[in-house]
Amino acid sequence: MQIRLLVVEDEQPIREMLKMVLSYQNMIIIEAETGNAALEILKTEPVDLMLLDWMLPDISGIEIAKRIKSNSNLSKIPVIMLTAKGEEDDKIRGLECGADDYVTKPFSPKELTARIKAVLRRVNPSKDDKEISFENIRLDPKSHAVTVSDQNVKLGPLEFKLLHFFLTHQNKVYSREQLLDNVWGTNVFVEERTVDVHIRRLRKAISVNGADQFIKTIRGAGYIFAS
Amino acid sequence: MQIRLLVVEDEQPIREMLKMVLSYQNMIIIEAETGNAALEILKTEPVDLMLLDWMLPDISGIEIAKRIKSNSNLSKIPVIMLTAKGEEDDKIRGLECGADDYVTKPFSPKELTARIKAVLRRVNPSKDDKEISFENIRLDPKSHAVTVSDQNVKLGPLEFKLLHFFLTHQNKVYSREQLLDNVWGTNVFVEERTVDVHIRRLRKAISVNGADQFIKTIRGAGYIFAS
DNA sequence: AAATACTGTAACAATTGTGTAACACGGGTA
DNA sequence: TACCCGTGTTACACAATTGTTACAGTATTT
Repeated sequence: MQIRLLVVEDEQPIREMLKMVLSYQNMIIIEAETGNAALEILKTEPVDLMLLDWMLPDISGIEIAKRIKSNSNLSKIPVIMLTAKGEEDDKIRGLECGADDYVTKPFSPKELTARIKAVLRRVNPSKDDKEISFENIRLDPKSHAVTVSDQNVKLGPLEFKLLHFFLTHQNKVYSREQLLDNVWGTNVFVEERTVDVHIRRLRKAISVNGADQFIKTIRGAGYIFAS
Repeated sequence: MQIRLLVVEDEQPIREMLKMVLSYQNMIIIEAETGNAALEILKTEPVDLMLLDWMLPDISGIEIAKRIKSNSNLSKIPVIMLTAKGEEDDKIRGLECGADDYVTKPFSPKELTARIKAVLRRVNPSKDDKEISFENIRLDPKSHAVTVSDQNVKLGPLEFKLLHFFLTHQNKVYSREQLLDNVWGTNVFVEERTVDVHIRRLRKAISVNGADQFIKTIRGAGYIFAS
């Protein structure tokens, strides 16, 4: 899944650097130069995590963090503070503003991405790895195992994700575009017809004897998983 | 249950901070300003976990960690190193002295408590020093001995930890990242591909005649230990 | 029925992931 | 010092997965 990252930083070169580093990690970067701009963005854009500079031209980073954490709507957005070297001592005192982690400049790309991922992991503890079964199909996310009529079935990563998606989203038609968004991930550029091919592969894999019973084609609309 | 925490740190403000943060988490804080003081305390007080500053006036943190880890009485006390930013590179090596994790200053309270709990969870499962056996593999954490089909097998420290982790976490896929977190320790910056190499080494070590039966690759997801 | 639009399918190409060996490096030790 | 050991990194080969395309087939419209 793509991570949407709001970077609040007034110095343009640092923003550039962050953008390069983080987009390379397949994250979506939303930029804000000032605290007010950041607060505006938060009103409209979904954000998974904030990188917040300590020193900003208008509202200080710590003030923004406080406001976010006291806004019940936003309080669950994790915040990583960027602090310059030497400001450290103040920062230790400021820890109570609710930031989830700190990174001091200069930082290595590896460290930054590691911390981002660590924070997201800490905040977002494992969600759905519960076994799902439906008719003769059983799928266990933990072990990545799929059985059809108790026969082990080998699926490629995408087929696995696709089946998982269908099992958790039954009885609703999904267009090729929606499937691309949900299974492939947003902003990947693949032909819609590619979906057909993977549907075909998945159908083949979960069919009992040449006949798949569950994935139905809705001509002109997309596909639906139903019994 | 109350956790008894020994904090070894010479700077008073940081000790204060730690005390506030950690006692808020319902932990009992025992303080030591110097390495010698810490070693004295360890002789008499029961301690569940140590927070050890890297730089101390007398004995260095790494030296203390080593002594503890080589003292059979104390070696099971987990140690978290506190390192100042910039000393990092050397510190990464510090994990090899036996520390279970390290945290760089400045750190957020959340991060610190999360790490403490993680380490305790990782170390504590009382079965931690119970012998584990599975099929033809036997592993004794106490003596660090591993046998495969009753043949002694020599494993490096990391391979040992990796095997131990797999034996205690079977039938679930772990990504390279998760394995790094759980086996190498959080926030060590190591390439993910390094995991592959160690998997390879471990596979080789526990294979009976060229064939490893248990560590399976789940393409695109990670590795799983299962029969 | 013909034309059109949409989907199924196979074959191929491109991309990506993994296994593996070789090497580099640092710490400890003889 | 030189050597050994454990670890991390990298490059390359190979294998698996995925994307694209063309064509065949089927439904829908005119």
